[in-house]
Amino acid sequence: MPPNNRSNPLALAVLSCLYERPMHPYEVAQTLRHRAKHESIKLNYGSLYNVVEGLEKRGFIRVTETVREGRRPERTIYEVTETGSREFIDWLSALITTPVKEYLQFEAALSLLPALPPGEAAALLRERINELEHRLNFSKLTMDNMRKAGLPRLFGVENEYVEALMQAELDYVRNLVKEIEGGTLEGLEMWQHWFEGDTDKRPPPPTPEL
Amino acid sequence: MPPNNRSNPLALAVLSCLYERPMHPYEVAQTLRHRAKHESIKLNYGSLYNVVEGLEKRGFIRVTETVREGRRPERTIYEVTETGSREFIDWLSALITTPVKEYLQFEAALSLLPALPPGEAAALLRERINELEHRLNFSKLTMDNMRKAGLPRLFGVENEYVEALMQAELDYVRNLVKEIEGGTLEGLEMWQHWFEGDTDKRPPPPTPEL
DNA sequence: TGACAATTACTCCAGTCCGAGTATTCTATG
DNA sequence: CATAGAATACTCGGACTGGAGTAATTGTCA
Repeated sequence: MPPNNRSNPLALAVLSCLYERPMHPYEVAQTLRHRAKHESIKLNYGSLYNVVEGLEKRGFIRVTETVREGRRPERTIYEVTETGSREFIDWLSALITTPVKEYLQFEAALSLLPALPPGEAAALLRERINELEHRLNFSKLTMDNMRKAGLPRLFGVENEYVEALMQAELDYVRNLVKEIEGGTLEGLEMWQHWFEGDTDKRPPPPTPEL
Repeated sequence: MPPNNRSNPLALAVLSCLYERPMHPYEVAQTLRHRAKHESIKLNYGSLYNVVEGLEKRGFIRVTETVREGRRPERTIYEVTETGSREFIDWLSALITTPVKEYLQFEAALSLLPALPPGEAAALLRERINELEHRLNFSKLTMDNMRKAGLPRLFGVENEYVEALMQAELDYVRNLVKEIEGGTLEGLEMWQHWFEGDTDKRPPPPTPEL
């Protein structure tokens, strides 16, 4: 099994660069950095060279030439193949049409929330609200600057998307805090009782299902 | 460096189970499954046993006993330690207060969207809208059933959260399609021109920045 | 001009993750 | 009652990730 079966989006990003013109891996990295793609796609050197190797093994890219300038380390230049181009378009299309389940850390945390006493939980959630507000503001300022620098919105859609998600999270958390503190969250009483007698600070065993 | 420095949320889930009572790893897995936590926290056996080993090495859990029933494979039962309990609460609290940057596949895809011709992109996004609508509906039905089965909302907050994100994504994508098809997306003309002359289907080099 | 930092272009490898595989026991069905 | 399938309880190896390390070159500022 050649490595890299559409698991790491970095491979997609590499294809996207080579789809424009042949490059050596380090130049791919620079390009992605300059275009701020590394904020949407995790990029580090170990993975990069690994992914490139994988793409080569699967026939999606091939070596054009290896050159040496002065006594700099050798640079291996790659180009995309015919099948590589098709893979790029197919993969990108698939990512757009079909949502994939992502395991978010906050989702995990929420699923374990009842392990904390309700008051504590509300306090922590308030902190998150603060953080989210700051980050959203910062993100919006950054976007404004990009626009002012002449970059059309088209090239910022991924940021707009992330902002939309942040806003939704903010709304949800704000409401959750209100429901905990206002006592309107279904199951709250049970939750509170669990931490009343300090018999043993064990969290409630949420009833199984299915 | 002992493995597992708060990178894998599965370790948090393991702690949460042992925080209730001692168990063997397989029972941890069963418990998480029955409580549907595996929908919020990626769970597979390789990782599970790895993570347990890591937690033991770091002193967060310890072996209570190993028993053998009949000729079944041996079961190693673990319990959480004092420092383990503290780690659990600290880690969970940190996840709640501080958002972490997640690299979403769709975010990656959006950042490469200009590689596709605008009409194509809009069509693919429409497909996603359809998928999202179906999944949202399904999720809502599932939640309804859980509620009807007597599970209070408190134990479904992680699903409510995910639904909120899906709804936000749906709204964003709907609007994006409208802007592409209505011609109001800034940068659209450049995008269209790029694919007009079928000179060479190369995507536009998005202007670098910073 | 000399020295210190940043950049270029990788390599290396210790973790980590993942999923197929294994071997036994319970369970349901004709 | 026999047998297929699910459940129990893991093991193992290969793939993948991430980040420190390397070694030369170019910029930079006193």
